[in-house]
Amino acid sequence: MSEAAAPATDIPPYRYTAALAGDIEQRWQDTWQREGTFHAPNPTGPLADPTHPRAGAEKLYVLDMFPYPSGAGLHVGHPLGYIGTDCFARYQRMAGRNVLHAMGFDAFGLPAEQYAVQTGTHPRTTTEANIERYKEQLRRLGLAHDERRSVSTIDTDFYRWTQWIFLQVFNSWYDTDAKRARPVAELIAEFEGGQRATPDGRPWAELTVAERRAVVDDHRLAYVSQAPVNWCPGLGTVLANEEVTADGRSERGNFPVFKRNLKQWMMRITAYGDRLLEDLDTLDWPEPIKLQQRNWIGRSTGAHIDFVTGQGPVRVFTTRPDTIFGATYLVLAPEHELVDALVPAAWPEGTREVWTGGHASPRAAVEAYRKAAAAKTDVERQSDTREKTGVFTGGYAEHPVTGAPVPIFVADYVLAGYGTGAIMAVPAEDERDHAFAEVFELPIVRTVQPSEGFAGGAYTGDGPRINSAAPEVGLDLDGLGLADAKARAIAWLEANGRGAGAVTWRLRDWLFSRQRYWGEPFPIVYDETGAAIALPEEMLPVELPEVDDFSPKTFDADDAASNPETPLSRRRDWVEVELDLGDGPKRYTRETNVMPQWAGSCWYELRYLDPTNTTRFADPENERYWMGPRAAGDCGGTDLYVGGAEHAVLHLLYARFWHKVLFDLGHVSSFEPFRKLFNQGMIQAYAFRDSRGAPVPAEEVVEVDGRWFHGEAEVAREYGKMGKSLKNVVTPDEMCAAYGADTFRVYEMSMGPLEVSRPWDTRAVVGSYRFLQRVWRAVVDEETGELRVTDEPADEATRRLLHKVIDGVRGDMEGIRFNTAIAKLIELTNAVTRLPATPRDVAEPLVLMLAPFAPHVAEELWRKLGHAGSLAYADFPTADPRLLVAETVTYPVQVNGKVRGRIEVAADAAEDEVRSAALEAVAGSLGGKEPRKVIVVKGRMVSVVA
RNA sequence: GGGGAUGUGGCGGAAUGGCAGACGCGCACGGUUCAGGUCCGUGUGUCCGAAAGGACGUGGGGGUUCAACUCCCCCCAUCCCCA
Repeated sequence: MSEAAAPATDIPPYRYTAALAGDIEQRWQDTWQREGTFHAPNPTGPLADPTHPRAGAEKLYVLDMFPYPSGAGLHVGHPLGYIGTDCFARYQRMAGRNVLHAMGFDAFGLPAEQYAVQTGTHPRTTTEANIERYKEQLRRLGLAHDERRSVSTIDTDFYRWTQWIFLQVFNSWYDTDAKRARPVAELIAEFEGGQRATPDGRPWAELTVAERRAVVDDHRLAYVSQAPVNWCPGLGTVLANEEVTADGRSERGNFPVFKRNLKQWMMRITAYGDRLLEDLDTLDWPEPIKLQQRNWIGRSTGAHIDFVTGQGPVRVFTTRPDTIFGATYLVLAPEHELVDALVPAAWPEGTREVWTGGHASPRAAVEAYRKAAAAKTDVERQSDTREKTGVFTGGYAEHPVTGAPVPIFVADYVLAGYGTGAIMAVPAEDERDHAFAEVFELPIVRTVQPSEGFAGGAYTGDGPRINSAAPEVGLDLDGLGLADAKARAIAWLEANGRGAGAVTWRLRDWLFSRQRYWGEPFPIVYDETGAAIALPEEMLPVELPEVDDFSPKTFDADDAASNPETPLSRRRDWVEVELDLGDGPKRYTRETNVMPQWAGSCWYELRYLDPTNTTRFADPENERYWMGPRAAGDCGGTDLYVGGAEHAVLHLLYARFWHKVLFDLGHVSSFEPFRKLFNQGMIQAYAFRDSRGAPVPAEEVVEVDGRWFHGEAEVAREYGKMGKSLKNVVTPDEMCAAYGADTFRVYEMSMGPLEVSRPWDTRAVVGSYRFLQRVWRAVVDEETGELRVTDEPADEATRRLLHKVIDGVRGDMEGIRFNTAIAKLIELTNAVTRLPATPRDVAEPLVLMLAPFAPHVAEELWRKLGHAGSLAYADFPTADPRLLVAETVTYPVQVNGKVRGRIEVAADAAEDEVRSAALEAVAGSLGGKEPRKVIVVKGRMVSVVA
C-alpha cells in the first residue's frame, strides 16, 4: 500500500497523490487553526462573537462520546464516530446553522493508575502524554472542532465543577410530593417550622444536633451508607455491581469479590427511577437502548403482603397479588433473617420425606442447605435449567386471606438482596414456582383460567380469575381480569392491614466512592463526631495531592475480612486539616476516597458550552441557547450524541441523573442531556492464527481459493475486534500516510451505514482514493496544473443529474446516510469525467458537496476555482425543483409480475394514455387476450394481470 | 433461559410495498505503459444459450397483495446485552 505514495517517473506532476494530499491537508489544517475557522460563537461571555457569520443563527449541538486516552493510541475503528459527526457538523454549518462541535478527554481512570503502580510514573504524566498523542492523531484527520472548548476531566478547572456538582447533589434531597430535588436548607426549614414531621414524631427542637444531622443525612441525594458492597481484597477496592462478573469475580484481574458491609458514598439515583423511566419517552433514541434502560431500571408494581407466623410476619413482595389464592407455600432466601426463628426443634407431624432433604431435624436440613447455597453464585442460583432445590423449614405461616396453613421453605432460587428476600409461591402461574412445586409435591391451585388449548404447567397469560373467592372476609376476584383483580386484591390487603401496594426497582443506589488515587477527591471533611461536612464552594477545587505510592493497599485475594485503605489516606498531612467552616478554626479529616470514572462524563457536555467560565460551570444563557428546550415540553439537550452502544446503560443513566438534579435545582433549562442518540457500529477485523493458535500478522496473510496462508502455512481466520494481541491493528496514521486523510475519511463514511458494524478491508480503501483522484482530475489538469473548468453551462442531462444528486445528498446528510450520499457524489463525478471539459456550474456544487467528507481537497479545489476564503461557511448547494421533474418517464410494464416491456411517455401523461401505451407494448405477451386488470402506478410502473 | 439486532453476488453494501443488486472492492478482458500491485475503459448474481433470449434468485417454509428484500406467522443461523 505504501507504493501508492512512492514517486514513479511517469506519474503526472499534478496528480492527486498521497504526497500531494498530505501537503494539502497539512496546509489547510494550519489555516483552519490560524484563522479559528471552526470557532462557534456563544451568545454571551468570552466566546461570544457578534461578527461571526453564524452569530445568532439557528444552533446545532453535535456531541461525541469523549474518549479515554489509552496508551495504545487510535486504530481505524476509533475515529469512525468522530468522522461521522464531523461530516454531519460540517454539512450543517454549510446549511446555515451555528454548530457546536468539540472534543475532550475522559482522562481519569484505572489504566494510567495501574501503569503508575508498575512504573512509578505519575498518572498525570502518562495521561497528558496520551492526550497529546490523541490530539495529534485527531488533528491529522481534519476534524472541525472548536479547539477552544476542548476539556479534560483531570484539569482542575474542570474537576472543580465536578466537585461543585457533587456538592449540589449532597446538599439536596428528593421531595417525593413535588417529584423533584430541593435544597436541604428547605428541608430543614420545613422540619423547623413543623410542616414536616420528624421520623419519630418528636419536634425538631427536641432533637439533639447529632440526631438532626442524622435525619437530614438520611434525605441527602449523596449519602454515606453502611450497605453491603462488593469488596475485592485482591484489588484493594470496592467495585460497582457492573464491575463484577457473573461468577462473582472482578472484571479486571479476575479476583474473588466478597459482599461486605462497608462505609461508602452512595448516590440516591433510585429517587429518580420514575422520571428516568418516563422521560425516555421524550428522547429520540434507538428503541433497543431505551429498552435496555427500562430493563435496568426494572420498575415492577405489585404488593407487599404479610404472612403471619408465630415468630412474626413474613413480608413478601409479589408482582401478582391477584393470584393470592394460589399461594400454596412460601419461599425464603437461605440468608433470610427469620429463618432461624422459624425452624422448630423437630419435623412437624406428617412432614413428607422429600421436604426434609433426608435430614433428621429441620435445623440440620436448613444448615446443610445454607452451606450448599453459599457456595453458589447468584447466577447459578437463578439458572432456570437447573433442577429446583430447597428444604422445608418446619415452619408454617397463615394465609392472609383464607387463614390456611402455608408451609415455609428455604430455596436458593430466591435471593436475599432482591425484593424482601421472600416470596409467596404461586405454582399455577409462575414457572419457577411450578418447577419447585413439582419437585416437592406441593399443591398447585389454578387461579387464572388458562386459554383454550393450554398444554399445562404454569400459565402466565391473562384470563378470568377462578378459585379466588373468600366471601366470609369480603374478597372475591373470580371473573376479573389481571388489572382489576390486582387492584381489588391490593385494596383488600390495605383495608385489612395485610399488606399494601408497592413498587420495587431493580435499580440500586449508585456506589460512588472508589479506593483509588486517580480520580476526583471528594469536597468533604469529617469533624470530631465523624459527621460528613461539605466544604464551602469557595474552597473548591480540592486538588488531588501528590503521593509516593499510587496503589491502594491490596490483600490476599481471599482475605474477606480485610478493610480498604486508600492511597490518599497515607498522606496524613493532607488528610488532617485545620479549617474555619464558620465556627472558628477546627481540625477536620478529609474524605480519602475518590469519585468513580463516571463522574466527569456525567456533565462534560455542559462544560463545552462555556469552558472558560470561572464563576459558573456554564452561563445559563449559553446553556439555554445550546441545550435549552426548542418548544414547550421539549426535553432539550444535545441535538446529536454519537457513541457506542456499550454505554447504553451506565454512562447514559448516570449522566441523565446528574442532569435532572441540576435541572431541579434550576442550574440548567433542559431536563435531559442528550435529545438524540445515535449508536455507531464497530469496525471489526479478521485475525489469523497458526496451527499453534498464535496470532500471525494479518497484513501478511494471503487468500488462495478461500483458504488463508501465512507464508507456506495455512492459518485459521476469525472475526472480531482489532487489537494489538491479535496482530490485526490498522491505524489511521498508516492510512493517512498511504492515501491521505480525505481518502481515509471518505472510505470510512462510504463503507456502510454508520450504525452498522462491518469488517475493515484495507484493500478497498483504494476505491475512495480513485474517486478523489477523479474529482481532482475533473477540475485540475494533471499535466499542467491548469484549471480544466469551462464557463460554458452544463448540458441539460448533466444539470438534471446534478440537481437530482443535490436533492438526494441533502436528504442523506440530514438522515446520516453518508454511504449513499457518497455513492451519489461518485455517480455525479463519473458523469462529469466523461465530459470533454468540466462545466463550472457542476464543478462548484460538486466540490461543496464533497467538502463535509473530504474537506481538505475540497478547500483546495474551491480555492483553485477562484474563491478567496474557506468554504466552511459557503452555502451548501440547493436543488432547483424544476430540474427534479423529468419531462418523460419510462414505465416498465409487468405482465403477471414479470417485466415484459417498457414505454416512454410524457411525465404529465394521463393515466388512460399510459394504460393504452402499456397494453400496446405488451400486446405480444398477452397473445390477444383481454387483460383482467391493469394497474397504473403514477410515475412508477404499469402492472397487467392477464 | 429472557431480550435485542442482523441475515441480499466472491466481499462491503443499495433499494417511500413498484424494474433486486446503486456505489465501491475483487475478478475478467481491452487501452495507456519499457514495465506494472499505476491510470483509463468495458464487462461481471446463478444456470441454459454463440447471441437474442429464457429460467431461477434477497437464510428456510407458509401467508397477505396485481406486485414482497420490504408487511404477517412459523423455523434456522450468527452476533450483542441481561440473568
